[in-house]
Amino acid sequence: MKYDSGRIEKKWQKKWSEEKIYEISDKGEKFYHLVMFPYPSGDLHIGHWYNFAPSDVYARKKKMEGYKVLSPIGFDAFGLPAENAAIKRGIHPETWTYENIERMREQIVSMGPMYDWSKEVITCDSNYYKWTQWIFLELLKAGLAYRKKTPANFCPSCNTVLANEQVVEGRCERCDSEVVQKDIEQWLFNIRKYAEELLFSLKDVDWPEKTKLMQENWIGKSEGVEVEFTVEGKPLKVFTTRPDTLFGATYLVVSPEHPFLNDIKKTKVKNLDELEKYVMQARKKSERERTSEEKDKTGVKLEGVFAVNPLSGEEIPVFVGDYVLLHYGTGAIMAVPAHDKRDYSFAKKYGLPVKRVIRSESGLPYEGEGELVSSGKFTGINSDKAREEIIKHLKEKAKKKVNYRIRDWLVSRQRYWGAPIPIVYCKHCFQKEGKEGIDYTVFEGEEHAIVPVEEKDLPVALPYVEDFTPSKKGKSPLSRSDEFLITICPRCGKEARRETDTLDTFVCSSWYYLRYTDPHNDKAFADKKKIKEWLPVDIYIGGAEHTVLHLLYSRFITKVLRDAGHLSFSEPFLKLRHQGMILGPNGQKMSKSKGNVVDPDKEVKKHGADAVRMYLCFMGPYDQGGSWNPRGILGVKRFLERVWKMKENIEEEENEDLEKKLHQTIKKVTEDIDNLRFNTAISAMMTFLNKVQYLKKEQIKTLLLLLAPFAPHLTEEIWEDLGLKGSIHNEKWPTYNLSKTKEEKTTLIVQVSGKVRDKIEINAGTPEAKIKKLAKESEKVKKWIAGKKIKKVIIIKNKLVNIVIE
RNA sequence: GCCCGGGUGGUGAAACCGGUAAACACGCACGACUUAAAAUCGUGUGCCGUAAGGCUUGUGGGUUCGAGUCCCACCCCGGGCACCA
Repeated sequence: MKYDSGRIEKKWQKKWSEEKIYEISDKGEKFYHLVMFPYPSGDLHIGHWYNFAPSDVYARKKKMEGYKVLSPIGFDAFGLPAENAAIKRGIHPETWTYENIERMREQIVSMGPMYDWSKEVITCDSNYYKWTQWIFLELLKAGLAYRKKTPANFCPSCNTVLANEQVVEGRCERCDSEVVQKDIEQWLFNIRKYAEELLFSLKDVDWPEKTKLMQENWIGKSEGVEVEFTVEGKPLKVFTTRPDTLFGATYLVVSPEHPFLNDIKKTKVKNLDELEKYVMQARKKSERERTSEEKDKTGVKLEGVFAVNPLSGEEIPVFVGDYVLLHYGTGAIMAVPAHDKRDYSFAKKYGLPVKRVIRSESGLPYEGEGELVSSGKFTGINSDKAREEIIKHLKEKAKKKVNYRIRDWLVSRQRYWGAPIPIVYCKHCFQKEGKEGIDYTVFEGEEHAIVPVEEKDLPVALPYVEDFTPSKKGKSPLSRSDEFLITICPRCGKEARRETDTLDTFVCSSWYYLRYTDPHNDKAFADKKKIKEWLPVDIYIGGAEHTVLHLLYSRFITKVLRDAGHLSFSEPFLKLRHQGMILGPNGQKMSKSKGNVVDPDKEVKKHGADAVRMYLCFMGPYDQGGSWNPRGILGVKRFLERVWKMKENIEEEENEDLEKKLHQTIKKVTEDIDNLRFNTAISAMMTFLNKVQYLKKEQIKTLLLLLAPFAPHLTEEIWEDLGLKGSIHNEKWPTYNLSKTKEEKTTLIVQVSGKVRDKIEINAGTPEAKIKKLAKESEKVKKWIAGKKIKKVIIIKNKLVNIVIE
């Protein structure tokens, strides 16, 4: 019979689901295998396949090896794109989302993965976001969630604020619009408090070095010193990592928003008008504009104002410049133009003195370290030592300080399709309690007490509203629903207002891996025993684009929940691996406008899911991705056809050589899957089959077992055809006998002065003297060494001999 | 600018610890089967050369008996960060 992938795949998908063969067993060591859950964007695309199919191979092998494997799937269902798409199509985000989920579920099933659907999680289900809200309240309790009026990144197209991590080169991550700064009352999570731990516990996880490095850079730790200058009799602190260059400080620069300006402006500054104008201009500019003028720094000198260098006693001028950022360090710097290229370019522009204080051969600016010059009593000392001595000398005017680049996580979104923030604002409580002893905020222009919704009243349900379009003013659509907005204060029982912003979807996705262990629990986000049974995640597979978003947030939330006593581990994902990106056949990123999109449904129809799965595995290194070659899939398809035909080529004849090859193949496939080297695992099986005319039934069985994770449908069908009992996917992974993988004969490479001149078949373990003799006796070699003096002979056992001649 | 990856046949790629460069596959060529085509199977396939042989892993240099692999400099491609003091 012909190999009919369509018929076979439907048959087994149905059967597997009916017989629940992927239900998690209670035997064996636990293995939590996780893939990044998809966003229900419409149809499953080839990128999803590339995430799910090869990782499913990995999970299946683990299961066959006797682990009890949790391999769940779900949907990251809240978020801006659902709304944007719904608005475009004129349907409700909820309808759009659930319709997509239904379709994508079918498409996922068509891949033949071993997901246990009873564990499915959908973040926009109220039984899920109830716990997202609960986690918010946990953060609030721990003092890690706070409301603040702060300049925030606002996307004028999405009409909402965004987290720092969601702004890419000054543009909205989603829609690419230029982000503007806007002062709005916002909810933030204090991720900075965990900056140090987020940094140092990276050493405990097995992640790609690049990913760790990106997180490190994002957190951006820098150890330095706050040095106190005196400006017109008042202290002004600057942050520097190079106190050893203090003698080279020729001016100070403060950021335009620095509060110190308010004090000094009116009394001392002579060019007040110029200053005011500059500050106004700087405020108007977006961060993007300010940072894009990198090459051309601007500033205004505070005429009549001088700062005193605490170390040298020198009087130096003070500038306002927008290249100094308020939110980093102290918002003020000492400028050392000789040893900092930014200060150097500023100094050149404004004709300020440049004073070298570190000796070096190279020109200025010189940013390296070295021996101090022109630095008073510190002259002649080396940078590292000088730093310590200067700090000591300055006493309380210099304090060591660690700064982090990372900013707190802004979680409010002025959009409809998200989990409501479980907070109530109460005017009455504020009037009664006043500003002391109570958290209060400005809401709708008036002061209110901040009252958390009580746990028993969760979830705060997202109301079904007809008008969910975002407002241009950056106000949540929920504020238009009186039914939602007006509520009862949990504290005083009088009328109050609900928070109308929703939570960033990254809050939802920062804990879903916990929920998978116990998705239907309505007493807790997950049962403690279940969490202990499964977590942390043993391997997490997904794209690299989430490095500073989802992966960082998840680590943070894990640590918060640990400190609140809910978890007993510190890192959620012990091992992380990224899949690469699949490009269109033309080598470019797939996009509808370029017409190079590969539709997996069509490929499945044409070649079968098993072939598509395998081709994705075979294309190249998993973390590298590559362009889809429409002909490339034919290679694996031909291989599957040949496997299909093998069941007619059974012969029970001993073949020791073949048995050896088989054991080598088992070893190779086993090790390669472990290392996610799916491409070479497949080529090993191909190599094996290429050498084979007939197989014994036992050998076919072994081959099928090796192939089962890759081609679950085909192997199951042949398994049945061979009259074997049960599902192949409940069978044990084949083991190899190490002694059977060893060859008795090997090829000895004979080199003369490093060039290959002959190849000789020898027995493994041939002694060196014999090898030497064989090599010299070779006719081909004789030709090259005749009449030459042999300098030396190098022998690598079982492999190579190199006769070095003059 | 800084920090990471990566440059190997016509193409995707392979190569453990420095030891046969190009496994496996696509494509191509030829052959078998066929009235023919497709499919399938077989053979060949880095480059130059009839051959002997020579050359070949981005470029140039170095270490070594031996380098795709290690070291130095440079070029190109991809990704991240980008006034973070």
